[in-house]
Amino acid sequence: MVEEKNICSHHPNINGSRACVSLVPIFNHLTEEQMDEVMEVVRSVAFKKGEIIYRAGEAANSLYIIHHGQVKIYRLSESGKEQMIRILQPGDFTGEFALFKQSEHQAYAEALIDTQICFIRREDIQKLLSAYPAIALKILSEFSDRLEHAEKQATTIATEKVDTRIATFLVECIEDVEQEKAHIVLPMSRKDLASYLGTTPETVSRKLTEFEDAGFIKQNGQRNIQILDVDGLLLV
Amino acid sequence: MVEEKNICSHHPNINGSRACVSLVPIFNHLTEEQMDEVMEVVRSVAFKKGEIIYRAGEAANSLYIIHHGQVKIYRLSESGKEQMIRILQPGDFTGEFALFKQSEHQAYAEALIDTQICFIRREDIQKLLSAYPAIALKILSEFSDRLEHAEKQATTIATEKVDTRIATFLVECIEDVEQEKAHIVLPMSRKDLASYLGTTPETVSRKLTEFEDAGFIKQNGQRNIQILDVDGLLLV
DNA sequence: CGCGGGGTTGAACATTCTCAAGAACTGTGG
DNA sequence: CCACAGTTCTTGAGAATGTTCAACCCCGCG
Repeated sequence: MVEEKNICSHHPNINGSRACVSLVPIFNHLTEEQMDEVMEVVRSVAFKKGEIIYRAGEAANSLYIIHHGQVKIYRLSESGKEQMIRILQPGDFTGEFALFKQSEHQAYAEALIDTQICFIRREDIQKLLSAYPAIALKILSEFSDRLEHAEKQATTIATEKVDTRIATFLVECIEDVEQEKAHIVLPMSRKDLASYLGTTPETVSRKLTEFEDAGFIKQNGQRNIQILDVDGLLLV
Repeated sequence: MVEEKNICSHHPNINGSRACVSLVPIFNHLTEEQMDEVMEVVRSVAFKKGEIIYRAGEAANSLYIIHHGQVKIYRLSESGKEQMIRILQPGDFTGEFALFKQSEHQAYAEALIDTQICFIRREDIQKLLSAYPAIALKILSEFSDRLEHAEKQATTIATEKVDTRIATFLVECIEDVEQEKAHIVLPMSRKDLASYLGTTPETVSRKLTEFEDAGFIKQNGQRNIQILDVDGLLLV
């Protein structure tokens, strides 16, 4: 874990703006001068694959923004079982609980691959938020999406059977890929996928085989899947 | 559903402030003049028990704040099963998705009892948010709590068995009640409780009976429960 | 060529759901 | 204040669904 100062400002301009790619989603509406102010308080840290970025129970006092790499956020239930919450891609952020109250992390963040993260301490982000309401609006919007996602996830796990959950997940993976011969790459291992969907790796495995036998999908290797029949999947 | 203008401003002052009780959580830090501005854009509507306040799929264009009464927010899964998301008490708000983007409601809101609701249209709330960053911070803080709750809920349903979910729920109901002879009143019917916890009314019933047989609780009528052994419950 | 980590498969088992019937509660009207 | 009607809740038994645990497989890698 190597700390550098202001890594983002080392980057070449992008589209004539000083904003580095990873900060765009939150700050891309700011003027240059405002951006300078942001850059003043941004620090950067590198994590190797497998390193833990923060743990549940630790004091939360920064906003983290993924610069490049991939980070998995997961929770541990009372009984010690792990549940994947989401995977952060470059530009995504986490640590939001730190923003408003002295508090502890509720989840774990782990680098899935070598990852570089920009972070901003609470005091600094709070100043920015007060000074530039537009940033708060951006974060509110992001929160709103995430809340929507979390509630939907809870509903899905609570009310749908495993077949449906897995099928729906596959279909959601297609997204912007062309409808025909949709080829998806699972973003995580069976274990993580299972915990994300509230089931076990064995069950995921079995259901995928069932889908393949039914002609809905074709598995190639561990993470590659061809979706042959979207409608079939959705009717499961 | 009867609409009145500015019901809140009709109310007598409370603690020397003009804020009506229901608006306090979001606006209680505002000055009188700012409060006046808020009052300008607040409308109020009454709903009778059982009436639907909004449905999933309808355009979302207001922030709703419960003035008095009780509102249940629930979702319908693809397969048509209902899941309780939460129950709103006076001072709670909903409709947050409306705040940042033209969008549709993702859930249903239904008055559990006769209920009065204040609402603020998107255009108005957006002006307020830009003008007074502190309001955005309040809402962000609320969002952050709700997100935390939703993710925790998803994890609980995904990883814990029904016994544990119910036991934990009971214990959470105690909260500010004194430890000794904790007497809780369930906030909802078996059916809603079941859907909240991702199970069925029958199972809830059975598990409660089991807890009673084990001496952890004592049921009185349908909604009253005495918690006799918190530790016992938590070990389930 | 053997090692190791994920992934898959199988069989027994546990949990929870479903459906159906009966009991208890709540609120209403007499 | 009681009785009735309509809900809601409870209980039972069988069936479905998933989990567990153990063995095995596949494949990349030293």
